This record gives sequence, C-alpha cells and structure tokens, in this order.
Amino acid sequence: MNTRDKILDAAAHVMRTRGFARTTTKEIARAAGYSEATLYKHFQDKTDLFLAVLHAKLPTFRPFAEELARKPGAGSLRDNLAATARAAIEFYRESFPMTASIFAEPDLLAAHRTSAARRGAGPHRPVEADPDAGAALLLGACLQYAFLLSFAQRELDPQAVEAYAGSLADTLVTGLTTAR
Amino acid sequence: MNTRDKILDAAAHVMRTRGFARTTTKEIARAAGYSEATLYKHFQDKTDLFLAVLHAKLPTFRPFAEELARKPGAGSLRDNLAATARAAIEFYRESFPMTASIFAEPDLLAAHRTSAARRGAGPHRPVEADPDAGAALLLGACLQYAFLLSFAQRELDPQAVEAYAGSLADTLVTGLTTAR
DNA sequence: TGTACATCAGTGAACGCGCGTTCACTGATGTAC
DNA sequence: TGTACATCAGTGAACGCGCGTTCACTGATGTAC
Repeated sequence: MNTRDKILDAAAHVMRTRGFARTTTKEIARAAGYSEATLYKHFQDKTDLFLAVLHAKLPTFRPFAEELARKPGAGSLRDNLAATARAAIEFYRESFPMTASIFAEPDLLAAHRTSAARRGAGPHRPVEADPDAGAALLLGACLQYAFLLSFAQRELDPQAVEAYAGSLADTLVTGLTTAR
Repeated sequence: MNTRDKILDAAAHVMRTRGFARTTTKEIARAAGYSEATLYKHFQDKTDLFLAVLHAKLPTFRPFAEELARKPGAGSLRDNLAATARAAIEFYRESFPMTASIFAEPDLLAAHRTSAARRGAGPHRPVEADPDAGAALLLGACLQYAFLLSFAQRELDPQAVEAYAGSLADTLVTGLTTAR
C-alpha cells in the first residue's frame, strides 16, 4: 500500500472514530505514521483530502447488490425482499454516519455532490436502482433503522435485523389491507 | 423576545444557513446584534448554546401530528396514509440537515441524545408513535425522500410530494402481491 | 568500481490566523432615605 | 425632589491555543560516465 492510500485509510479511520469535526491534519498524520507536511505532498489541502476519502472510502451499494445477485432468486418474493432489507440495513449503517456528517459543511457537501454526480454515485443510487414506491418503502425503512441505530450509537444485532427485515417484507408483500 | 431567545434564534439561523461547522460565536453574536461576550452571560460555553438550540429550535413531530388529528379521519385508510406521508416529509425536510450535522461531533451527539432522552424527544419519536412495520415503511420512505432532497439541496415541490405520498400510500395499502 | 550529481519521499520547526473565552469596564435603571 | 449607592445587561479589547499550511532542509536511492 502506497503512502497516499495509507493516508486515506488513516483519515477514514480518524473520521469514523473521532468524528468529522475532530479530524485534524495532525491526527491524520499521526494515525498514518507520517508528518503533517507529507499530507500536503499528496493532497492540495484538507478539503481535497476529505473529498478523496469520501470518494475512496464511503461504501457503495454495489457489493451488497452483488451479494444479493449471487444467491439467486430461488426464494419467494417475500424472502428476496427480506434479504434486500438486511443488505440495505448493513449498507446504511456503515455509510450513514459519515454521509450525515457532510451536512455540517455545506461547501464540502456541494463539492461531494458534484463529484459523486460526475461518477454516477451518491446516496440516491440504491433508490434509483428500482425507482418505484415498493423499493422506496423498503429501503426507506432500512435507512431509518440505520439512522436510529446511529443516533443511539448502537451496533447491529443480527437477530434484531433478521426479525425487522422479515416483518418489513411481510407487511410489504401483503399490504395493510390484508395484514389487518 | 428576551436576549437569550434572540441569541437562540440567531444561532439557529446561522446553523441553517452557514452550516454547523461554519457557525462561530462571532457569527452568532453578529446575527443576534450583541457582542460575543453577551453569549457567555447566557450560556456556559459554545456546547451549552448548541444544545439549547437543538432543544429549542429543532422541529418536533407534535405539530404535524396535531395537524393530522385536526382533520379527522374521515378519509379512507389510503388517504390518511398519504396525509401522514406529506406531514412526515415536511417534518424530515425541516429537521434532517441539522440533525444530520450533529453526527460530525460525537460528543455533542451524545449530549444531545442524553438530554433528548430525558425529555422523551429525539428522532425515534415519530417511529415509536405507532411502532409497527407499516409505520416504519411509510415514515422510512419519507425520511429517505427528505434525505435525498437535502443532499441535492433542493426545495420541496408540493406537487411532487403529493404524487410521491400518494404512490407510497397506494402501494402500502394494497401490498406488492396485489399491486403487481 | 568509483565518483559526482539528480531525484524524490519525507520532515521539524515555524508561521499567521481565527477561534472560543475572559477581563475590567460602562452606562442605564432601580432603590433608600 | 435630590443624592448616594447597588444592580445588572452589555461591551471592547485582549488572551492563549490549536489549527491548516509552508519552508528550508535531509538522507536514501537512482543514474551517467
């Protein structure tokens, strides 16, 4: 792993542990094992470094989608929805805190949105993959679940996720009319 | 309006316009029309002020819920769901950027969570009001919608909200089995 | 092989700036007699 | 009513600190002849 990647790794780690606001060039340099001056050999300034981290280290939905595709749709619609929900919850739980943090710095948010749009990435990706109301309902519930976990600073509990994903899938398949 | 409230107002305004990270005591004082020293006559330190703003100025779901209750449930289940969706989207659009920003400062997040929990407030409130899968699906989709609008820094378009809320309600009532 | 030089990743120490915070103070208003 | 003092909201100016950033430099490695 080259110096640049080590710095990106260290920066992502500091951002996740100390939080965006407490992430200083000094901390990043210390975590990477280099001097602060070295950061500036590889990145124009702190914003440039932050954008690179967002680009390189924010999880994308692709691996989760591929994981889903690998287990082929042998199951019922209900089971496929539940599997999607589990994947989405994991994805959102990993990416949400960092994505949310960007809202504290509108300039960074704008720059990130532009660069994400150019690459066709961004948080709209999972939604647009199947842009109908059913997908919005399911993925929305997962985002909300991850949001609440993040707010409470709690870890994922696989059993709870399993149960939650299942009840979402059940309700979504049958609808409220039938369910009640 | 007393001095303390004027400061809270000014702080909330600066937070919303400049963003959390760019909100300095100097900016708040200027917006409030007082000196920086005055801030410290009313608040212990900057964190204390921020927490007070979160407490006083973050919208709560209550007015939205009351608005719903005022128009009594004369309509169909479908129409009631759509109305709930509209209210939720508005609520999340107003509160999301500021709530998300807190994730940049884990210490502030922890303090806010504690104080919100003591008052029985916090982002879990709308969900727990009716903690079943149907509510999670509907409110989740609305949170996601607001999240994407915030990320794109776009305003609410009443017509688009109307259409979106309607299609969510339709899908939720009938379920995917019937809908497809 | 030895020598002289070029390149290049990385650094220690300093820099100025803007931040949150504090201090000694002012001037208006209230109060006692 | 006038006078002496207390209270209190608010301030201008300064403070130290930690931040992002830059500078002149080092020492290892590569290269030409």
